[in-house]
Amino acid sequence: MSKATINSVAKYAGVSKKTVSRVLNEEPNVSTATREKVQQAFKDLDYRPNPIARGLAHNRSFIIGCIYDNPSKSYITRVQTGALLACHEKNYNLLIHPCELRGQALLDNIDALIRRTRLDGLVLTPPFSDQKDILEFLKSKNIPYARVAPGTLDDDSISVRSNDEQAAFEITELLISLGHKDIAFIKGHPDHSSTTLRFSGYLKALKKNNIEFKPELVDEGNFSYHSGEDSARKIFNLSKKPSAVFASNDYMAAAVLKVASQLSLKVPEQISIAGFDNAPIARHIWPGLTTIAQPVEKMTYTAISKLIEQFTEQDEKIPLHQETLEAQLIIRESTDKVKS
Amino acid sequence: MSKATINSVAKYAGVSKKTVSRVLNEEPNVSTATREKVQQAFKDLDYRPNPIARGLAHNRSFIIGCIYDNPSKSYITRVQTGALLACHEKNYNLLIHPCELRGQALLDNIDALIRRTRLDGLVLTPPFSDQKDILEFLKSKNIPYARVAPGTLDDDSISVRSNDEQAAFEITELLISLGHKDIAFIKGHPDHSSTTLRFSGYLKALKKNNIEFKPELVDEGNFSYHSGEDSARKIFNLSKKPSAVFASNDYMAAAVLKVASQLSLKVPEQISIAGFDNAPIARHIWPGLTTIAQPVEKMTYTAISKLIEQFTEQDEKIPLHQETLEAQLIIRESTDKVKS
DNA sequence: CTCCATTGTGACACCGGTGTCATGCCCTTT
DNA sequence: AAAGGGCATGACACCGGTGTCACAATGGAG
Repeated sequence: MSKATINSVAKYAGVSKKTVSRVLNEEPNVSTATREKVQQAFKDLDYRPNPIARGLAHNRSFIIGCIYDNPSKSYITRVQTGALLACHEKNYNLLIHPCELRGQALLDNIDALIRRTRLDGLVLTPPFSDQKDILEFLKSKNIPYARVAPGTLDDDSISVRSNDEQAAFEITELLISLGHKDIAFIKGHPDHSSTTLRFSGYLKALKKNNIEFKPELVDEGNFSYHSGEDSARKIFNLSKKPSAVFASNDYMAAAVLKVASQLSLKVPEQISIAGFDNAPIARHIWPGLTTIAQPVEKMTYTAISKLIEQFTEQDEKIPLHQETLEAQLIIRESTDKVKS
Repeated sequence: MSKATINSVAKYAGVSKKTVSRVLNEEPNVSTATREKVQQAFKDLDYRPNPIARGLAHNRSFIIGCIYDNPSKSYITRVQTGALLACHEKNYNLLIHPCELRGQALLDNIDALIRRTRLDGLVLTPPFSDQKDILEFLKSKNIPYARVAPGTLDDDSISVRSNDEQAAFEITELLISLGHKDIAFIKGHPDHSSTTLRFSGYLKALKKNNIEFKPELVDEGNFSYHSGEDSARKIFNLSKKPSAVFASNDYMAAAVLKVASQLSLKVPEQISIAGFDNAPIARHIWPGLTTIAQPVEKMTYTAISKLIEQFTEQDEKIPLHQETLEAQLIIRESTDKVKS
């Protein structure tokens, strides 16, 4: 029955509701005696301000929206975990918005979301972080936004990412250091900037180690398990099989592992396999996948924290709102020295 | 710049704001001419009502909360999918609330959620659907709620479930029909009612087919992959190994598969394995897992739809707010006839 | 002792909708 | 013709907070 309103508190404390409001918002110019009286009333009446009324007065909703379209449930969950943490810290609510659309339909859909909820800000996760039409649309509607894991920092918006290219470089170098020279690569979905970045890291590692790049060892996937199966079959059908496969994410890597075991290719004895993302499946299959762990929760947490801070403080000190966090190489059983 | 408010619409259409409100809410007693005039104004001004103001006037938030604590990311995502669908249809927003607490801390946490957001209703998913203290707490605070997949229908609240016991019965009978007699069972987390139900289905199938129940073939897991590994090692260490293992969910079943392959036990030639839930991992490992698919999205969708309908219509017709949906047996490669 | 700046406080309008009630009108009914 | 009922509409208060401004009390400077 928490029916306490600002009026009942004011009456109880014997002050005006404006004064109660001042105490609530920790405004200056309230005498200590009055403040304590009001705070006692808060406790006695078990009062909590009504966020809806506050929202109406401020023309704010205290809602942050999070847009995603990602086949990986674990990625989504991690994004949500970080997002919720940041929102709760700042007394905001999080609205999740999975969304498979593209193009104008996508913009209309986001528009509807904004108008329906009057959200205060939006977090974009891949692949939306890189879609220019969305960024421009949000700017035109004057909706603050932050980007998680964008491919480029060409924008002056809040952006938090990890270094996919560097991580892909490292994992490729790991394979090279194990003696692998014929390393197949399975690309991700072309909409995702990480697809380009990871491929680029792979290429740089080959180049640095003077290993010839063989286009036939590269196949295009789309991050789905199914696409990984297709690519694996193609790759294992080559007359000269590679000794290692680096897939752009763990689902595809898991599919490679499955196809390998269907073909009775032993992993890692005959084939080394590496993935990316450190999805749960990476340690739920046997052998466990060597992969890259990204700080997904932390990226999202940071992005939202910065976003909320940005429209809370009107000081235009504008620190550079862009940050790159460390990813981590995780070595499991799916990679080993080349045998020959 | 959608700045249109009900006042600007009223001015534009040359009527009072109350009349605009009437058109908005499709109330009777508005002349056709007036209605059309106002609707034209809506279009011309690109007007959308402000849900926050509406919420304040109604003392409603148009927010549904969803509480869960489930290790399975895919289950959570499916719950969210169904929940969002229902909420959007009814113009509500969904607030997700993952929550690992128990006991009083949990109640305090839920209380804080309710007060912070003023949500209109709550959906409970396992294991919270069965926690009496939560149900009583919500009743005492007069918060409407719906339960997804509760173990018992002892409550008069909205409840939507699928028949876990029946499904476990069917999958056990499948194994029996393949000639298995020594069927190990791995239980789930004791907090979840499905743990009891699935075990009970297993027992009933044994009994019906006159197969002796052997307690040493049952081990207690907790739905996690890790617990499945432990149980599998125990089971495969028995002097008389079973010919089949039925794990209470797919993560544990996948772990059984991993341990089997570490021990060079061929699946399904030497060991048949069955899971439950049809999680993505069930088809991402090799061989694919025979399992049970539950209509998780539909259960959640139905629960929320009923919940919102309940507090929308004040007619006290009270249809029975409880529903049981069908689960489906999915046969993949991990189960086969017993060889001996 | 005045003057003025600062501090503490409350009255009041406002955010954008909804509920209540009064009013004026038209059409029956007797 | 008078009375009564239903329909269409608007004035106004209200939901629970916040912003603006006025004003009294206080205190330090001249």
